[in-house]
Amino acid sequence: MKLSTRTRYGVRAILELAENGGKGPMQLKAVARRQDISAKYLEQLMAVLKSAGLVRSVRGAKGGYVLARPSNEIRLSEVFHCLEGTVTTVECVQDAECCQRAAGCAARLVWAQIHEAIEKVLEAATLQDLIDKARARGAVSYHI
Amino acid sequence: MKLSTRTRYGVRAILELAENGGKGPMQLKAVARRQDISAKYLEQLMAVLKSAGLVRSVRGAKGGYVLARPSNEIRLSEVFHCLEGTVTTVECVQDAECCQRAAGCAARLVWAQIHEAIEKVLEAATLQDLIDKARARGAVSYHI
DNA sequence: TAATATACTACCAAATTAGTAGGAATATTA
DNA sequence: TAATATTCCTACTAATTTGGTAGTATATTA
Repeated sequence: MKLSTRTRYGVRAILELAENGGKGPMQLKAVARRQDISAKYLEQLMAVLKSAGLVRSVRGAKGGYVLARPSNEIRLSEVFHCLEGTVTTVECVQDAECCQRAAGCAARLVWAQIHEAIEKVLEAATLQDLIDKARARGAVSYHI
Repeated sequence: MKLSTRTRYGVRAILELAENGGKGPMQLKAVARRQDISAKYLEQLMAVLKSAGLVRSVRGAKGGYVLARPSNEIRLSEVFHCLEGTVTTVECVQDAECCQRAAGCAARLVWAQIHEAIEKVLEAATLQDLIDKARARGAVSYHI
């Protein structure tokens, strides 16, 4: 049960934007360089973050990407969801209809518990929280 | 972040054995039929469960598989681990060495929290717990 | 208009996951 | 001991997902 690089890269990228906050749009290329991610691949991830309304883009010269909202108003759960898709580990957790026996299924209870536990953790942290914690530790932050 | 069918099938299969408890070895073919899993594929999963010491096999006519221990002594965490591999969502959670900045990484804290939350849920349930809950609900049980 | 960025669409390659095939080994039954 | 039932083992294949590339269109600035 591994997290895709898609999500890992995406989180790193948006945290980079969060750190850059206020300094105007940050170019994709710069994010890619600092995070050591293929620029072309990151382009796709940015598109996802954009269509999810988490970042805004500025086209043309001096363009780039900025957070669509302050970093303390973006929860990790949002970032996670739009990149990784649902947290769902098993389909029936969200959609009981997909299995006739779902209603009384014990295993499903476990998957549901796991689901909730993950959501809870993701819901609890904003981008700013992460940056603060990282700074408090004197770290280069957000690296995954 | 989806659970592999490998894990889902494996859990269903071992729960089938748990339900069958005491009635002697249950044939792979029977498990496959009842759970609607390809027998040939299940064969591989059983091999995994066997090498993990969770089930025992009996060869030859009237052979089959049985739980290696009572169903109330097998935790879902064990089943999960041997099938899905580690719960780890991101490498650095287990192996801080894999990333120079891991020590002070805020994102890593989140991944670690998720990791722990999942383990906790898996650790809390034994196979028998699941069967009991399912029976209490009057369900066909364990179906995923 | 030239230079600099993102936007969009399509494609490709590697890795992983899911599933198949066939026969060898072993135990039971008769 | 012969026939049969069953697990065991190895290899192969197919489908899906993931990660990454290429090229062109479009918008902005200077």
